[in-house]
Amino acid sequence: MSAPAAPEPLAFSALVLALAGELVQGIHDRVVAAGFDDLRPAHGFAFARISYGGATTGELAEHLGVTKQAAAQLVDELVRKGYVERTTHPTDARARLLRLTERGWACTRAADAAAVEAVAPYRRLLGEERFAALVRDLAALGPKGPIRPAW
Amino acid sequence: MSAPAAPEPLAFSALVLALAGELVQGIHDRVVAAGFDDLRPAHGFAFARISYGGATTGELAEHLGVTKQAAAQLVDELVRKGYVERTTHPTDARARLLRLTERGWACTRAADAAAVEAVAPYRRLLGEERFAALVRDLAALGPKGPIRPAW
DNA sequence: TCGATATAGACAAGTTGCTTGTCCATTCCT
DNA sequence: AGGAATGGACAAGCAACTTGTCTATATCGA
Repeated sequence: MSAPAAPEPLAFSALVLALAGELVQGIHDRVVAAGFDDLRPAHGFAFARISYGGATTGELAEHLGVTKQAAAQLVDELVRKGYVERTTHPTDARARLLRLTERGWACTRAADAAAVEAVAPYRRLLGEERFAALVRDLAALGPKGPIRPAW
Repeated sequence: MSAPAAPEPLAFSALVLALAGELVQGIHDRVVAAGFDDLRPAHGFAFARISYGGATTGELAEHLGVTKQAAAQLVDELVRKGYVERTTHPTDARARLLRLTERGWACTRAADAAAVEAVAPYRRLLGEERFAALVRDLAALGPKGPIRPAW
């Protein structure tokens, strides 16, 4: 470390974090506006996992990076609000397979549309070409998740 | 919306969120490894604001997007742990000006170094040129904060 | 200059989303 | 078949936030 650290890395982190915050807020606001006002941003990560072929509470917990108990509480809430249902697991009598209800799917579709809208201004700002390059480079960084930001 | 929505916007959000999560984790891990193991990622946003010329509890609250009471609690904790001190405000006898202690500055320097290290792998992966372009394009999106991601 | 209103922050209590700890039913391994 | 592992429910506790209230100081208009 003879040379002083370049300022870009800090700027990069700050930019990514600020952008992530704006995206979450923008998507959430639109989902709420679409009538799903009893959800919070974190729920989206659960929907994403459950919609992906169903999941058990344990799988969901691992995906979210929380304990089984925390996931179970979250599932309770989503069941109570009508987004998720517990069905019997086809191969394991201990487990329950979580699935989205029709309302759950409707919310997922709304969230997808919200994401498209939330990103649109950035897309316009850069233009299709630079935006595509940006996505390509971000993908090249290969962020592996857990999808849930762990703070 | 005659054409189906392009898949990129969703991918873009997911990429940015996953990357943000990795960055926060990577920076936090290094800060902890540097001996500041009684802090959590969220504290960094407070340090950033206070180091920027000092701040009152109210200003900090607004910056973090939480209530004054929540900010006051956080400040209590940072004072107790020796990172922050409350001094008299030069022009307002009601307010207290928050400043970093030497330990607070040491932690800030460690966090800056941690950010440089955490970003380094991505930098290497893309190469200087593409990385610089990435930073430039992210900056062009002009994310305005609040610096604190609001979920 | 004084009185009304706004602001900085302390104090108290309640809510919530997570944690650890424990237990039972079912499954897997030998 | 029997013992260890696993999915998940139940209970209690904690930590970070919230709303509500209060005092001291500041600001502004008459």
